[in-house]
Amino acid sequence: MPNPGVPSATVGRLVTYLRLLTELEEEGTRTTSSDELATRAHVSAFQVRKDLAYFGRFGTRGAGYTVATLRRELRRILGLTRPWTVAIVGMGRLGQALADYPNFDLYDFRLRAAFDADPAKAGLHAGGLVIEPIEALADRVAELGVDMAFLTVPASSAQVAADALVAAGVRGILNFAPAVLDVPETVHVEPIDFLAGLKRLAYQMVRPGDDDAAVG
Amino acid sequence: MPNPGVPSATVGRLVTYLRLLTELEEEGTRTTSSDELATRAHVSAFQVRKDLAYFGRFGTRGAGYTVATLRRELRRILGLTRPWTVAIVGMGRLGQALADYPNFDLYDFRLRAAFDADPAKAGLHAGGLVIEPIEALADRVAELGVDMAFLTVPASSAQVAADALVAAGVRGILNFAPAVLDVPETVHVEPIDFLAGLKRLAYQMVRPGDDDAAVG
DNA sequence: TATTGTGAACCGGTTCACAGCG
DNA sequence: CGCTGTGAACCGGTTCACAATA
Repeated sequence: MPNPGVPSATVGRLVTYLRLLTELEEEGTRTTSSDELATRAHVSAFQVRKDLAYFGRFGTRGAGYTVATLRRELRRILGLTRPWTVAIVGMGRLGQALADYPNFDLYDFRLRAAFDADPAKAGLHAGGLVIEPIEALADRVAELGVDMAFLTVPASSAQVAADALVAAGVRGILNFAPAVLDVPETVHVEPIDFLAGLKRLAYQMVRPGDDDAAVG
Repeated sequence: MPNPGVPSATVGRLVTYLRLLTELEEEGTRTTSSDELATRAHVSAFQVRKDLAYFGRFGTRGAGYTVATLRRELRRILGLTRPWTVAIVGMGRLGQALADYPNFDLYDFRLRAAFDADPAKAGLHAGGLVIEPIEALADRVAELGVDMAFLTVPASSAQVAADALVAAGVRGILNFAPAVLDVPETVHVEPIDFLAGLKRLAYQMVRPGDDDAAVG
């Protein structure tokens, strides 16, 4: 019966732990420990245990964690045991690359629609989808029960597109556009901004003195 | 003469402020304020001023900031006034999409080489580049003076590719692979993991109670 | 004995109130 | 008078030491 106030950094790390557990399972490993997960995730074992403690007790003292069990629990915690219906808005190069991406089913993300504002693109195929005109968005989102959208339009139209998605009832946006979106509190946005990442990287390379102390 | 211990969240926000200033400049706005930047970035005005204070004094009391000046200062702080030579490793769909991306020059990121482990891809064109075999990486990185790399290989080969880049002298990696890289402290990594973002989004949608209190 | 689970201490980032100045 | 710049208070996340227990 969880539990408010989970740090968002914790959520990010849980996603990492889940991936590591999947890898361990593929390697045939049956059990693991906070120490092993910590090493692979580049965090401390304290941190791993504290992160898990927000949600319950999943290990056995003296023995560690069962890989399959912990993996199942993390999937449940992260909301990855139910299907999510997804649409793409903006079928430029990035939108098309995402439509072609093969591994969404891995956690039951179901790509069901793709929209573009350019009428010339309507009717073209991308991945297994037919691109639809942006005018169809409201009706189709409602009809398909779209839960979340990949927003891959230019920054200049990101807010307009986000408004349309919100009005249509979408509750989550993975925002690839370099723009801060204004949405109601009931709608969740996760930014994926590689240009911003590139600039953060440039900063780190120009200021080696921040963040970490040098060693030996 | 700055200054250690700048929070990494501050660096991320500086990148946002820079983008907003660029937009303001394009709109023809001459001056702005911590208030205006804060509103557009969805943070508090305190936060804007504190972030800037890590690096100096850029405004005029009573009047605010000159857009052009503050923009120039942020570019300098973020290391965006010098050219960066960039290579792509992994010419799958994502690598090709990045090679085609037109706007790197905007801040003088110069895409100069593209590598792929698949010999069948060597010699193919992508963007303005000819794809080279991965065996050429060490020599070409040294020859071109590559500063940073976009790592767009599958997760299973990410660490091997990172090792090769580090050995070749690359000092920064924009890591698109879903993997935690193990690199020396002198090498900087910035992760861009959209699958992780997707899972964080799923979590938020399943737990509306965390992070923010509901209103109205 | 080994490793988890957790309350408390610590630290760092954010918030704030107000001093400083144009 | 208005808005910036900043030292201090506050708060929340991380670190830690240790109690719990298989």
